[in-house]
Amino acid sequence: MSRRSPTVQDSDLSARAKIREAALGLFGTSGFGVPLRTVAQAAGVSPGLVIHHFGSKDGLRAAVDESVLAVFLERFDALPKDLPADQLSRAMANVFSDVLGPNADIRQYLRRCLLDETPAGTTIFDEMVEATRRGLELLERAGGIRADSDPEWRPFQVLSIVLGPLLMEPVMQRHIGEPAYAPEVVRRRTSANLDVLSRGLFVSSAEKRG
Amino acid sequence: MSRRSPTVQDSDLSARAKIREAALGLFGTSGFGVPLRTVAQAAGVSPGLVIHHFGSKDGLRAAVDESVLAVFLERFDALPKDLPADQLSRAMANVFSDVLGPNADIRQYLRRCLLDETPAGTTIFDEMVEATRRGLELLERAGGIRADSDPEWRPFQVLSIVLGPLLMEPVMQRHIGEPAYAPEVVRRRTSANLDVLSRGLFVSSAEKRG
DNA sequence: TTCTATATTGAACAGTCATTCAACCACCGC
DNA sequence: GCGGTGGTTGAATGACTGTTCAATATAGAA
Repeated sequence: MSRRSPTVQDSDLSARAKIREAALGLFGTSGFGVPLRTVAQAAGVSPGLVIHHFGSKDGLRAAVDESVLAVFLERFDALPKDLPADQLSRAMANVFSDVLGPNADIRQYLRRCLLDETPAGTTIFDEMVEATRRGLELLERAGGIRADSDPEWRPFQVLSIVLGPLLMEPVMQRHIGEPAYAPEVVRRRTSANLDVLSRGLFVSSAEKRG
Repeated sequence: MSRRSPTVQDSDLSARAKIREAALGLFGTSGFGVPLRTVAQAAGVSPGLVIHHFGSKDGLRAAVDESVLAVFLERFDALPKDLPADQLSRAMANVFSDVLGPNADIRQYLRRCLLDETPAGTTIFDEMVEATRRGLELLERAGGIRADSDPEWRPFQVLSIVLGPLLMEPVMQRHIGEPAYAPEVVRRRTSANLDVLSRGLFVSSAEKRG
């Protein structure tokens, strides 16, 4: 029952991890303003222990940031380097749905990273932009993308459609009857998104006039 | 030099408005955690006056919320009720670009509304969803939308593409050289977005095989 | 066992916060 | 002039915050 595998950090076993996960949830739902005492209570430890393990409240935030970042980098690095273009984009989409889908805390924390602009938060989103751009370039070379599409905005358009539900989850929740990240809801939405990205939404003027 | 026009609220003339606008900017950039003293100083008044005018810090937040909400509702209500479908969707898009484009404070404040879920904030986004849904239905009846598109996700897909740059503005800023909401940048992006919504991004499989 | 290092506690401290309040000022009707 | 009403101030207050620290518990090494 000792340590099992040094997945993320060494000596990240019990209390330290409990504090970090409690902070992930509370920072996500209530923002960085939550009292350290509240985090400590949620983790079942004393306030002093939080400082002992993370040095300061900012240190705790940095640790939470890095743990979230690590989840994504780990998954990105695990992707096979030589996938054909269409499989690569699908594999990357799977990383997001696998990580985000079952983990509401990470979704909410990421949403907050958009505002607070901590180093790890910016890294996560910058990686997303660059990964999307690279994926689209691969796809373009394979002939999978319209030649007259705008390379400047393409990555952001794809990211907007993929990340939109993440950022607007509370809004979406109020308008659809079911949890926005329930597995089969994600499946339906992903399918609809792929459809829009493939064929558009509006009837093109050429089609209309012809 | 007395009151000019009762645009938003009565008796909303000088100090009260200055405090409200200072709070809009500071809450947007630094979050609701900014000290009341800082807001007062930015508005050039004493801390006590803020309480005198708004009752409490939460009262100030509510006032800011309502003022932002009012800007949008005012513009939505001003839209002609009997526009043809394609002009309606364009008119609504113009409301966003007109209000959001020149006003960085409102953009940042809206971004924060997405998280903090204040009443007015949820109203703004709910109105956006419903307005988009109505616009799409009108457009569909006019034959402007692909019949096989998914009515459940359509409004969110459009909103994601339109609002994505708003929510990801800091991310976008780091990847394109220029301000994400400079007028001609908005023009280019809007054009690219319309293109994606009209024709899609990927080469459809039918087109690929045929 | 004893020693040592680490984990853990909770009371105490110093700072900051929103809020209160008594006073002051400016203007307007009389 | 005079009274008063409302805008405005800034010091005082009490609650809450992150952090410190001396004390205690725990566990492994010698």
